[in-house]
Amino acid sequence: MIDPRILRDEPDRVRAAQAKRGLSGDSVDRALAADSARREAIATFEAKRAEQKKLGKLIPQAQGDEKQALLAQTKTLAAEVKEAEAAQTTAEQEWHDALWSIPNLAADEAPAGGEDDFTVLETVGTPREFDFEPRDHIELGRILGAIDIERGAKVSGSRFYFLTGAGAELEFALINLANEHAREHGFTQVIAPSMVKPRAMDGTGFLGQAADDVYRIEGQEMYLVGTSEVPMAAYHSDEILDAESLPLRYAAFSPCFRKEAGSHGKDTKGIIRVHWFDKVEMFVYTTLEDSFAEHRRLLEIEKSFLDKLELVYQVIDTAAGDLGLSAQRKFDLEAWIPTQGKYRELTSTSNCTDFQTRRLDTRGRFPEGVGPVATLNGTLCAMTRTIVAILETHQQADGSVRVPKALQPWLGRDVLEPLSR
RNA sequence: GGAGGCGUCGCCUAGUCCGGUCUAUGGCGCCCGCCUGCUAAGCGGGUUGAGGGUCAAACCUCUCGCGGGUUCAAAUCCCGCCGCCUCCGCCA
Repeated sequence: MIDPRILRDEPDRVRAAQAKRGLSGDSVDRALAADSARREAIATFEAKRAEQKKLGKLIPQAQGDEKQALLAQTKTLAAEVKEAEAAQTTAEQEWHDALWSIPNLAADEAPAGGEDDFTVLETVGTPREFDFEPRDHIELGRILGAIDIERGAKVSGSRFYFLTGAGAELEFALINLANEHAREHGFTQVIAPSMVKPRAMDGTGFLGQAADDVYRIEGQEMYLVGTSEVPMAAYHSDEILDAESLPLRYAAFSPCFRKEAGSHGKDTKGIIRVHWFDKVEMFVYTTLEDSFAEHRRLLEIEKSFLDKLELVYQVIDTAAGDLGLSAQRKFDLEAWIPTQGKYRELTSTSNCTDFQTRRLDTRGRFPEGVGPVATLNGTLCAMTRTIVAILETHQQADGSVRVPKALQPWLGRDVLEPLSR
């Protein structure tokens, strides 16, 4: 949720931010109207309530007729209080709904427009020239005995897979490398639950327009998370964090589940887009002022991780319309996928400023008082896509795959050999 | 899953049986001031958070795990839920 004071004091700024995302200002108008209605309702209720309390104090000492008169008087007042309270509850709910539907204010620096209006900030490395016909990750996964898509489909359906042999080893090695990388940068390792209550899901902004992509547990008020951003944002909900404890940097491992409802026909073949994958996610709590520098820091950590994997990638500055509900700015790292001849998203880092913490009631205790804190998230390593990039990028003519140096200690070898047929 | 116990403003705690003067007690910690060679002790004051209000204050409302209910009135009575603890059952 955006800062209500900004909405009240600078509605035009909010409208402009909406426009930048390609949204109308209707929700802004609705929220403003709801705010004044809410305040009116509060004033009415509080006045009635104060009156009732004052009368109520007189009752214990009163005697006889006087007492009866007071009781009668306060009884009608009680009905009015109840009515005013109901009106207030309704008004606050409307205000809440309107406010929560407004996305975070996009950063001034974020490009305007939609999905295709991103800016490429930087390209690292040059796509490799192959002197043989490169195999795609499906083929490589098969000949290495690393990825079993057929049986994934048999057992669980489309967009599922088994990682076997070298594939499973590769994931474990990546987890270890990612955790080591996180440790080097001062992150606390976390293993987070991947099932959460509605509060966590809604608080992180995943029950709004993105709700179609979320798995709900039948018969229970629980959801499967699409990222450990969700449990980690809710981790400190209802807490006031000591300023000295900031920044809090976590690297959380969890499985991630996505319905991929809106992407029929896209990436149907391999493991680029799947219903489940494992991920190590960075999640940071810090001050609003420090969040911008922290965002750059997360980006650098992501870049150096892909450097360790010896991948070719570009850094993009996501356009406002593609930020999602919570982010103020988002950088994606897209790795070059040889057989697709294009860059595909591997990691992503967002600055959510105080948008999530306001929803989840996480604040900081500062010398000047209690105030908002910011959250940021960034992918360290999403297993499946990283495996795709590694296999395709480092493949050799005979179908073997060279293991990047940084991964070798964790994998115990420098090349993945095809299974003998 | 079953039985029982517990949940009070940072921590501990009084209050709950028997509703009103609870505007929530006391201690610890912390902050400010006084006293003081310094420190400690002592003395005085302050110390949940949110919302409304105000130039700022004063002030008002809500907040005793959460949500309902009863009542003129709820920390206190009733119902539901959540969490923690103990015991039992079951399992990894």
